[in-house]
Amino acid sequence: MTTLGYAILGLLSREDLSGYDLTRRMAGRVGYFWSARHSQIYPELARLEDGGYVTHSVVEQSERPDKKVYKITAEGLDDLKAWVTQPPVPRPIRDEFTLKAYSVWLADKEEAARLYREEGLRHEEQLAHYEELRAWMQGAWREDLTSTDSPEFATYATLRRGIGYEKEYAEWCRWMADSIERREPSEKRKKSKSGKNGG
Amino acid sequence: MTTLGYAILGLLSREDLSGYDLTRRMAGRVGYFWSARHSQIYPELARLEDGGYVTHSVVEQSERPDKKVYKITAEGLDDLKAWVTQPPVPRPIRDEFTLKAYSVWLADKEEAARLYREEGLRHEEQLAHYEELRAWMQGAWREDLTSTDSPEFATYATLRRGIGYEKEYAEWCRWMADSIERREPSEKRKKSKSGKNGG
DNA sequence: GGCTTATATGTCAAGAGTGACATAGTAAGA
DNA sequence: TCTTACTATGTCACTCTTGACATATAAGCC
Repeated sequence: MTTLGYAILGLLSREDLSGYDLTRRMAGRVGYFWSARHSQIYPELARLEDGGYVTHSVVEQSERPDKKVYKITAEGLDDLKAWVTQPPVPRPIRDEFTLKAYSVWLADKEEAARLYREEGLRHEEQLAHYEELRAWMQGAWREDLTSTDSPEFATYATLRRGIGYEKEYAEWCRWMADSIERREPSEKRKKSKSGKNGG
Repeated sequence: MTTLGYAILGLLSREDLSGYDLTRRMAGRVGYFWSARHSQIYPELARLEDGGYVTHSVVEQSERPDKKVYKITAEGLDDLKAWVTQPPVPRPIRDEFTLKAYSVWLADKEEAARLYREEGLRHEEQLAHYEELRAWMQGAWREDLTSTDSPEFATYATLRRGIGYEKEYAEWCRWMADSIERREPSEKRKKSKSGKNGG
């Protein structure tokens, strides 16, 4: 079973979906940390059905083309449950943007500063979007978020990770741009003061 | 030109290296955010040489097998410089561990808590290692780090990103484990108090 | 009727990356 | 002498992922 397979099962464990619906959810990042295109999803659904992890039924629609709606099986759910607590084989992180920083000493300063400012803005925008989502979730899912065995909690948990990720990335971009422009790194929501880590 | 090609050029812009040396550096994460195996590196070196980005000379060794030492060309360096400030096409983040969190509501609580505790420890260990490196760099490269056009600054910059990344990841794991064990998330190096972001 | 857009499902070629296989020189130790 | 380990360079089959190609229904609009 592939990781993509589990991403799909993760969605189907919450609701029955067609390949098209799955594609839209996977475009918007499943749990914000996986994605796939329809060209990968349709063949994977066939493999999942072949393996007995899902079944499908054709739903005839009058105002749209007919569709295949997929449902997770008991075996699929068991497999998914087992996978969730299995420690993943560590895969290397690949981040082209950070890799560029490794050669930033060769770059034109003005261009480099602009690059980091812009990338920082992109992450701040993503962060702002996530924060909005979080505010909405905390309002709409108040009770659900008190227990960790609700799908709402799980969605919220991955969103938290997204928020932390974007925040950290945006801060680093700001620090890079400030450094390149030879300013003191901007003081924004930072504690510092101690000095143990050698400012 | 592939991203791997630029990763290799980034290393060769600092020093001449053999495929074997490159492999060892790529195993330890180039700039901490890219990696490759020798089976990918050797063919890529051939392509780079074919494209005129690098040249090689055979160095005969008496106490070891002979080796090919690669050197970046002027064209290679120009290409690398241009690439550094080019905004990368955004590629989706894929993180299997975070994806698992999306289905954590299905999991056995005890197993899940252990998973997040252990993964958190792994990131804390990596963080501790990075912090040691940072301390060493700040001692050994004092002057070099004052200007952003030194390779030392660039190395330090990617390390900073690694530190931020691991810190954030470890914190999220801790929050997950605490939530699953139904404790109040542990208070550790956190500011809070404001409340604007809706604690 | 023709155009665009959204829904809906598929295939295929090509590239990136991995793990396994393959070969060989040299040093050190049993 | 044999084995092990490190250095050193390569190939190959396979998987994952993408972008392009392909087809079809249906609604809305001009």
